[in-house]
Amino acid sequence: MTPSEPVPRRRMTSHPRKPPVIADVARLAGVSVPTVSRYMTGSARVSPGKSRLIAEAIAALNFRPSSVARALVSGPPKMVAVLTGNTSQYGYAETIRGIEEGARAAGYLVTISVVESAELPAVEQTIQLVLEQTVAGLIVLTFNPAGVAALHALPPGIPRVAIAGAREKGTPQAVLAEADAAEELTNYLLALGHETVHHVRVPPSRREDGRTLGWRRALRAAGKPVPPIIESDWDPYTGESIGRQIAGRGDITAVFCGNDEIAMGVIRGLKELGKHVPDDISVTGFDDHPLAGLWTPPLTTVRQDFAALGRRAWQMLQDILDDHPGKRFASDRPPLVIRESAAAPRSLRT
Amino acid sequence: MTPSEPVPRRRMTSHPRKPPVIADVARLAGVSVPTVSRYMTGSARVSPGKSRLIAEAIAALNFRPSSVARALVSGPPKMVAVLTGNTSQYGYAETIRGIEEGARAAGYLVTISVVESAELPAVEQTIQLVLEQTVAGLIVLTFNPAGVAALHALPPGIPRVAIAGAREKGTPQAVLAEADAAEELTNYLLALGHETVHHVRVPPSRREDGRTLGWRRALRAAGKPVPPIIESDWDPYTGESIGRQIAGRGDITAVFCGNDEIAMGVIRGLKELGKHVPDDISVTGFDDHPLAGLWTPPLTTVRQDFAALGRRAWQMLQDILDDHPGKRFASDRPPLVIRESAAAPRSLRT
DNA sequence: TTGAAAGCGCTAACAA
DNA sequence: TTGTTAGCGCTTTCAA
Repeated sequence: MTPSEPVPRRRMTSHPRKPPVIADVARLAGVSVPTVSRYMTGSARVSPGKSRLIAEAIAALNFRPSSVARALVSGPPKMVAVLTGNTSQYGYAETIRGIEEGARAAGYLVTISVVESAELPAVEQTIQLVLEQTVAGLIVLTFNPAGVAALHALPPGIPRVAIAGAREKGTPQAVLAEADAAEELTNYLLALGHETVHHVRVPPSRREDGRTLGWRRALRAAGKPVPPIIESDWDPYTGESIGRQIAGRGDITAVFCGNDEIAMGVIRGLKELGKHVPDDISVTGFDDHPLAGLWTPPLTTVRQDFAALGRRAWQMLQDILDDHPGKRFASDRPPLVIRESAAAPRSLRT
Repeated sequence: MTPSEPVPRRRMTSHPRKPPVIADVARLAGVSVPTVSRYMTGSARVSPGKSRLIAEAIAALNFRPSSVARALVSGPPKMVAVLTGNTSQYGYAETIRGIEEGARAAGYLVTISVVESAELPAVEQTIQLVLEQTVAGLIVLTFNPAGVAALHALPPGIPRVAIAGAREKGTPQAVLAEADAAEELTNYLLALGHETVHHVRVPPSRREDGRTLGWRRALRAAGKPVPPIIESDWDPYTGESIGRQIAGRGDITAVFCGNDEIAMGVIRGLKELGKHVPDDISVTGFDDHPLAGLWTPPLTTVRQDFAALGRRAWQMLQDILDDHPGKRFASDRPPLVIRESAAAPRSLRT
């Protein structure tokens, strides 16, 4: 605040509402401060008479003990922070839900901080904000570049767990084995008879995501050509326009999309230009979005259990906080979910 | 961790490795505690020589000041809590994103706590957990009964804002004018020529939600019959089975669903039994889900800007925290979004 | 069972 | 510019 600014004045009349402190209660109840403390915490017996007086005083003043002061005496607050990119996307929201669930069960509170971009000033500002509060530990979602940047910008010494697609050495992490799942999905498409599989990829968290990796691996292993990657962002409408482009290309018979929402967009775009899925072209997603099974046609995809991933990460962090050794790496294998958006190519059908 | 990495020391020391405190830094740097404090906060100049020594000591000890102790001296921590039901649903996630965005811009951190059910023990436990931390204020999402219960169970004296469908007296709140929007949507359907409009409702936060209210109001005003409500939960698959039921009923020509995801399910169920939307039956949603425009057919719905709602609520809370008076009630009118899932009834078409 | 006294880790007020 | 002295609001010895 600069000196020239008019000082917002707290009206003397209506706002002398300084919250009551324990001493006020003690005074009103006619006992000592420690006695009130003992009453509040139940750490020692307090005589019934004084208990009643204290209870009345507390009620009269509407007293609530300051958790800050309390924390100063009795250890750090039970709070963990989650550093994340965008939160409203399905995978993020589910992961955070899992973390929160686990943490709450253990009596920890979760604080969420969004890292808007991978630019260093933004990242550092957010981290600073978080570390100003006392958090017992951090869980960083490195699904996107901003998250990765945040993980790297974190000062040493604070317990942390990364939730990631890609392996991040030096940091305990919980991951979903995307690459293996993507490989399996690609192989499934190949087994259906497709000559190759095209890949629409969503923005990777680093140079290459597991999904893309697994796709390429499967193609290479099968000796199939690896077509150029079609780039997309996170917006389903981008998928739609990609679908319209693809509709004009007779050479594409199978498309593996980086996530379900993009796959839905692609199918929609294809449909708009008269292409039928899966008769004309097979399209698969990734994630098993809640609407994937209700799409037309229902999406063949890979089920990523983000909530379980979040719980898993919490578990790892808790182990670290409790000074249990524990594993430093946990990986779950997402299963293939076969529905109706993929089939044999037209050339092989009767 | 790979074997080549340096083994973390202190293996021998018993595990409660106590974090360094400011006194440790002062001792190591050979200065007094307040000097270190001044260096850290920049509240007064510190000579270059000592600055260097202090910086070195801080680095050597990997010291980070305790925000708890700091808070005790200099006011409550910049943290607000969000109490919410399920978080992974679209509306919730978006709302929280809006809150977080506003709060972060103001230098506040947001902590999320999920209230699992409206049962008192669960509600109180969560509230207790939150209040044990020191939060400057609370934002409660009362979209569902659990949220409403949480709001009511909150002890007095803590700054709070409710985000709600329904009006909640005594608490400042930010709402979306659902009832008006639902009324407009119903009128739109009626204007298309439908004899009446059926309503599939999602679980209301209290006795009746704005959506249901507006629907009924429109029907009454138009002198149309008010058909019995069809109850649904939040699961899109429930919508699907409702759609299949509806397919068998010739009397239904227009359906107003409580949200987009249910509408998508209903359309899917209808389609499975050979009914065409909107030729055979009109179906509308509510929310304008990110996939609403890509559904087949694209959904006619109402756009609820949840992120803006969240930002608005934050704004109100901030005003309260800053002791600005400000409005105690903010309502936004969600606009109708006309796409293709509603049309004139078959009887009126050529 | 109770109260007096001593901190928890930090910052603010006051001298030097 | 620096150190000394007081607290912030609470819990925890330690006597009584």
